[in-house]
Amino acid sequence: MLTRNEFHVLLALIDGPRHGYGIMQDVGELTSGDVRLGPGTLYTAIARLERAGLIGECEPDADRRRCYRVTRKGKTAASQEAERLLALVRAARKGGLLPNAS
Amino acid sequence: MLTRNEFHVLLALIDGPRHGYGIMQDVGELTSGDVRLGPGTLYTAIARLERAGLIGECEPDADRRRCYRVTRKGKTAASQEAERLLALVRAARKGGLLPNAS
DNA sequence: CTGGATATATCGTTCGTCGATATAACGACG
DNA sequence: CGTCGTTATATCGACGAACGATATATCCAG
Repeated sequence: MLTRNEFHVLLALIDGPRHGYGIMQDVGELTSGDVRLGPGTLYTAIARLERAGLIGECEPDADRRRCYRVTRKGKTAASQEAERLLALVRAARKGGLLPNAS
Repeated sequence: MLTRNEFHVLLALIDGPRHGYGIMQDVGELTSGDVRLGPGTLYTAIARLERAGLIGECEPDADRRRCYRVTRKGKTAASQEAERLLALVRAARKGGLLPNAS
């Protein structure tokens, strides 16, 4: 079971490798500013995901920036989490929490 | 922003009032056992939701059971949360994390 | 009469969150 | 030339959420 922020990080990395700061911005954009990861939240989440083998570090791009990528294991975990969210969305729709066309 | 468990509790109460133990079971069933709320998690979540005015207590049903219901404010909050989840699901679909037909 | 299910409640620990803070490089603006 | 804002990474401490363990009490079935 991924936490909210762990899932956000994985989701941001799905389109391709990114560095920490880019993840922060991606998450902010995707959620229309609802979720804003500060450095503390971001880097602790990254550390956890790396420890669990869900993300890995790519070759440093000649800068001091660290680059992260999703592993196969990470993609699988993200898929499972996405399906859990989908089940919740369906339940919410049944309960009348969402407009008809969605 | 609701926590995962707060949303689960609201979702369980959408179909109608329930008591604590019933919420536990509903959440377990809905998530196919992925999310199992223990007493600790459940009652702290309930206390928070009540403090925030998202749920209320109904008339005690002649038993010692406490019965909870969703307030209008709670339904609004749950709707907003559901839309956030929907946005995540859409992003996950774009990223190829979900099968085509979903 | 004992064991399992129902039902509510609290305690303490662990863990995640998050803001503040620090460092450092870079470009722009005056 | 200096300073301000942005990019970029990292750590610390405090707060809050999650969770298991535990406690209590009722009720029904075996």
